[in-house]
Amino acid sequence: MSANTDQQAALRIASGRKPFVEPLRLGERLKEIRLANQWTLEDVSQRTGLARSTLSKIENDQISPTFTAVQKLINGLNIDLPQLLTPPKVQPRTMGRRDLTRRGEGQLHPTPTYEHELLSCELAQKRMIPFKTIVRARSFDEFSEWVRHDGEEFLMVLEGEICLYTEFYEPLQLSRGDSIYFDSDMGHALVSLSEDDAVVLSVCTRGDTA
Amino acid sequence: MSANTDQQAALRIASGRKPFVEPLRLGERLKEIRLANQWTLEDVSQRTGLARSTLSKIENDQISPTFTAVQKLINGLNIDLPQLLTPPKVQPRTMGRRDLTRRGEGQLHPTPTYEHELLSCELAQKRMIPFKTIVRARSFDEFSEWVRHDGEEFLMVLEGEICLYTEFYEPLQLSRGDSIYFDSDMGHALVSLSEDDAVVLSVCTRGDTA
DNA sequence: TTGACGTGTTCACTATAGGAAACAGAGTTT
DNA sequence: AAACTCTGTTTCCTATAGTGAACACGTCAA
Repeated sequence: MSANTDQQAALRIASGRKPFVEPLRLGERLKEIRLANQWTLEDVSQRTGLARSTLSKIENDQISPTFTAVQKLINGLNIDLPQLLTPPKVQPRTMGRRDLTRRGEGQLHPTPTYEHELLSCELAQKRMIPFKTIVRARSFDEFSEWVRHDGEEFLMVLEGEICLYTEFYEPLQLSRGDSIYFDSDMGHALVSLSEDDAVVLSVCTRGDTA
Repeated sequence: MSANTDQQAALRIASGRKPFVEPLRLGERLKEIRLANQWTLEDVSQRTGLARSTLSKIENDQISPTFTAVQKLINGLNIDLPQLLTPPKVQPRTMGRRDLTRRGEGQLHPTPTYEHELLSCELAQKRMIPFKTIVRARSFDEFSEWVRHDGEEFLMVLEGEICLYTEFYEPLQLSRGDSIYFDSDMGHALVSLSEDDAVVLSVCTRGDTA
């Protein structure tokens, strides 16, 4: 028991407790919106129902507003959340971001059936989520439920051989180099057929329509 | 308080927003996302750094999470806010389309520098465009101009070794298994370094958002 | 059966967000 | 000049979000 709690504590310390908080300056953004509309703190207070002092603290990043407070802001100021979260500066096109991931250097996310390696996790705002997966499962029974998530998924077999089970189709056998594109809200599950664990590369779309 | 209240009102009406208030059961939504990924509260706790108990209360709408907490959720679960705020209401999607491409069965598009093989071209309406490319070019000089297109691109080297030239960065050498994610409106070009032509898998986002 | 897990929930306590009121400036008016 | 009015800030105090531990409930293995 103690060994386990130690392990859990170690994990928590290792994973959580990020030394830095996201630099998303929404206080700055709020102030920008307020001044752009020539509103005073009192105006905003009456519109949102939040105290003047609270608004001041939010603008100066002295407190982190509750989600209900954020909702009051959204409703009261007639803005929507993406607008509030848009970085204070206009986003120039051609940002030219990039995120390199050397072989095996991705972020690991093991599960009983899959062993995921997230591939470009430095970049926060991206439209696709690429990851490499080692398929540990050998039988469909190992899945308690369909895997499903919003959006679409592209998948290519890098090594080994797999069987792709889907909700609406017959199981499909895929060999190295074969690829498939499908709606990922359709239930799906992968199983290794080869002796060694199969490896697949997946790219999922991220939910958009802000 | 000024004489331009009319103007303000006019602006507000012009930019006119929805009169409806969003119930925004984000607890429900969080639980949905968690279960869809087959995560336990402990998993989410380790990913986000939030306590198991806190997550439980958020899911059951017993507390309204702080904005920093929401950010931890976003970062830890690799989702973005719209996705978290999407009402858990009906998902009429579940079209369950799919498009299989066996190895070497893609649609060929040869150019002097690249030899593209489009991978899932049966499906018309899709958010990503996957293709396999044989890199014939051996020198940056063979490109008359930067390659650039709207959106983002993910790329993994399947065989051989390449050099990725980009508009804003130093050339980057990539070996088999290495991958990179970048804004594709930044000029880019690939060159084979290995004796045999290198082969890469690319996935591009498609332009607009519905 | 027992005990050792692992799940989600609830409890008691600490940390912190939110609100009323006091504060400190900058203009205006007298 | 003082007195008034509006601005944004700071100071308490309370309400509540966040945490760790204990809990209740399952599953699994001996």
